[in-house]
Amino acid sequence: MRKGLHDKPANCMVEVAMEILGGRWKLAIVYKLLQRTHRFGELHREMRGITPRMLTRQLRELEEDGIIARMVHREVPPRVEYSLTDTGRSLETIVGLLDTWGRSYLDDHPAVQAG
Amino acid sequence: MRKGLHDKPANCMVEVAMEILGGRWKLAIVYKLLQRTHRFGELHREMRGITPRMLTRQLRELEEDGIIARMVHREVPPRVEYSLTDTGRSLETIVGLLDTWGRSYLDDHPAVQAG
DNA sequence: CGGTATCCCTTCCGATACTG
DNA sequence: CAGTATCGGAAGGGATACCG
Repeated sequence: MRKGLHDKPANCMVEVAMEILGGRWKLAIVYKLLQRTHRFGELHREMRGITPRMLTRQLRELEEDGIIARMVHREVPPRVEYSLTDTGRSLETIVGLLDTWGRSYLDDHPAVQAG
Repeated sequence: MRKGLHDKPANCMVEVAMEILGGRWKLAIVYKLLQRTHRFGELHREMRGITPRMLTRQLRELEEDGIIARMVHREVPPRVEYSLTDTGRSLETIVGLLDTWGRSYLDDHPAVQAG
């Protein structure tokens, strides 16, 4: 478990959830892994914009927090697969609703500038 | 609308949602305002740990993003009330699920250290 | 009452290069 | 293939004091 998850006084459990799931990439990774198990390189390719360094860090934190599992296959070339734990899969409804909310938000609040 | 909401290529709408709702305080504020309209001082007192400066910044961003409404009553002493917009209220289910998820996460992953 | 101003530290996050 | 190392800017966030 990461340090710092329990040492801040939380006003509500929403803060606890956001402490674990906040940041730009965490829930996007969960979104990907809800579809299927992914290798490191697959995630890197499919999530455009993330650097290997950030992907590694986010995956490690999600692993420490018990959201994903990391499976290392000792082969040549190496193969590492990431999947969701039960705790991670329990986010399916929330991730789905957030995806829907974000889509309708963009529909209702289109970007002003065209360039 | 805040700058930067639409200029990052998003892999999924979950990223859009987190761009608006991410951070330590945003959804906690929405959680409070789901209960009822709050004045600035009420939010400040009830959300222990937040500084006036941060509370102001988070409220302004939520207002820019169309999540909350700011109502200034021209009285002495001044009174400012914050409430949710329709868009903000549309987060009710998600916030409720996140609250439940956070609670059960803490139940399943208790802090190791007692102090 | 409802904020600002100033200062400063930490964390997030990206670019680039390198490795077993 | 699956990462690490190093660097550095941007943003998040807190302490304290002050203002209309």
